[in-house]
Formats: sequence, C-alpha cells, structure tokens
Amino acid sequence: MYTIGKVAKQLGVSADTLRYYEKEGLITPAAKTAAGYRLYNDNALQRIRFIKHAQQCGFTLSNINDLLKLKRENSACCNDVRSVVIEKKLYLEHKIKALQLMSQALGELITICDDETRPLVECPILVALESSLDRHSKGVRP
Amino acid sequence: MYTIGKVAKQLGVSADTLRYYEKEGLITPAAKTAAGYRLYNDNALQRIRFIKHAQQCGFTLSNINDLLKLKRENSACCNDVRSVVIEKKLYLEHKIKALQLMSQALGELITICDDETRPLVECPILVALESSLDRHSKGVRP
DNA sequence: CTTGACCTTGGTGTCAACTCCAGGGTTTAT
DNA sequence: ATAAACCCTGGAGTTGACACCAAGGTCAAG
Repeated sequence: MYTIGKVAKQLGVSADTLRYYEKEGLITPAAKTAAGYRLYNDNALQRIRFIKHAQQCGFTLSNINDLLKLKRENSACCNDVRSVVIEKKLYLEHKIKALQLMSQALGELITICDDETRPLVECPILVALESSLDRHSKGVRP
Repeated sequence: MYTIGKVAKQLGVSADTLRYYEKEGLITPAAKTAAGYRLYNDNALQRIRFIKHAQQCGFTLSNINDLLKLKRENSACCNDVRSVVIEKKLYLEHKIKALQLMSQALGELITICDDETRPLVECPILVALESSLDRHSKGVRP
C-alpha cells in the first residue's frame, strides 16, 4: 500500500491529478488510514497506467470512464470495447484530414509568397487570406 | 454601414462573436450611432473574413492578432508574415504526426482483438492498455 | 519534542473561443 | 402608439484536464 505521493512520483503524475481522477470516478484508493490518508494497492497502480495509456491513444477521461464502465458490466463483450476504439480511430482520422487540409492551405500560402523581400503592402499572403479560400474544412473538436 | 446584426447574418457569425473580437482587439467598428450602436463598413467586413479564413488555416485569435499587428507596422516585410505561416505549418505537421501515431496505436489494438465475441474478461484491448505501450507521443497542444 | 515533509479538504484559476443571460435602451413596422 | 425586433453593457458559464492555494492535521527523523 502506497500513499498518494509515492504513487504520484512512481508514475510521473501529480498528487493533484490523482485526486482529480478520483473525483471523476476513475480511480478509488484501496483504503484510507484513520487520518484519512489515501492508500493505493497494485490494482490502483495498474488502473492509473491504463488511464495514461488510453490518454496517449487519444481517449478523453470521459471515454476512459466509459471503457471502465464496460469492464465492470459483465453483460458487455469484447466487441463493445472494440467499437469504442474503432469510433475513436475514425474520429482521429477525421481530425487528421482536417489538419492536413489546413497544412496544405498554408503550404499554398507559402508558395504564393515567392519574393520574400517584398514590402508588406500587398503581401500576397495577407491578400489571399482576405479573399475566399473556403471550399473545405468544417471544424473539428472533440 | 451595417449594424452588428446585419454583419453577423451576412458573414455567418454571431453578434456576440463580433463583440468578442472587438474586445480582443481584432476588429473595430467604423463608427457608433448616438445610441451607441456599432456600425461597420466594408473594411470591417473584409477584416472579419480575414479572421475566419485564418482560423480555418489553424491560426488562433492570438496568432491572428500578431498577423494584424505586422500589417500595421510598416517596418515589417512580407517575409515576417511568411515566417508566421511557416511556423504554423510546422506546428500542424507535428500535431498531425502525433495524431497519426495515436491512430496507428488504435489500429493495432483493433487488430489484436480478432475474436469479437470473446467475453470481456481478458479482453486483449483492455489488457494491452494496462501494460506498457509508451515508446512514442509526447502530447501536443496549441 | 520539534522540524520538515507529507497529507487532508475545499476552493479558485488557467487556456480558447466563444455562448448565454439579465436588465435595460432604440428603431422599425404596423 | 405600441409591439416586435434590434442593440447595449457587464458578467457568468462552457469544455478538459489539470495546477495552485490556504489552512490545517499527521508522521518520521533527529
């Protein structure tokens, strides 16, 4: 059993973060001392590792909560988890495409500005941004 | 000269948004009526279009303010603008790579879960997320 | 037995880009 | 003349994932 500080240091997160996760229902300390100190066991460590890895894969804490909920329900099957992962992958791909369009648009702006020493009056980039260049990107947020 | 509502409707933004842009120093109404109503001219319309286009290219309002500041300074040259655009493009590319790594990690999770009807106990995806799969992605935020 | 390192709760602040509201004044159309 | 539609200011709320703080209790080492 480890106190919050030990766990935090070992896993490279802050104690505040662990309390926040608890408030969000993601983790629960295995026990508390008489003085109210949180005590974590190896299960909790594994849970926290799970959270961090899922975050690295693009899941929000809310997504992660859903995954953990699935884990608790024994009516759920592996396919339910798989669906969540697939959906997130689609979302990421959508977002990547949007960013690629932006990047491409910037690339075009960069190339239209061929003469770098031209004075800023009538900078072709600024002019281009004032006229329309809509045609794509709709905005993507979690 | 158009009132805020006309401008908002014409450009597809909300009046609140226009007031917000003004508070952020991005736009200024050309005049105000005796009653304090904002009045915009064609210059302002163009400015707002500029803002929207720049946003579509991934610039934050703060970035856009920087661009507008460059435009005002006559010491700035076109190359200064170009640098801002190039930097943003690099940032986007970095972010795209991070998302691609995530997407790829999710792809791997999806393929390890070959048997979709397996019960959730020992779901290979959940197991994989509990063990280490660090090796990449550092986190990318604006 | 005291010092310093740790822990507690409860609350506020951060970033971005808005949105929504209340409580009022103004303009326009009928 | 009056209702509907518009505008104003000022401020609060939203989302996500925390960080930071104060005021206080607890624990280990010397």
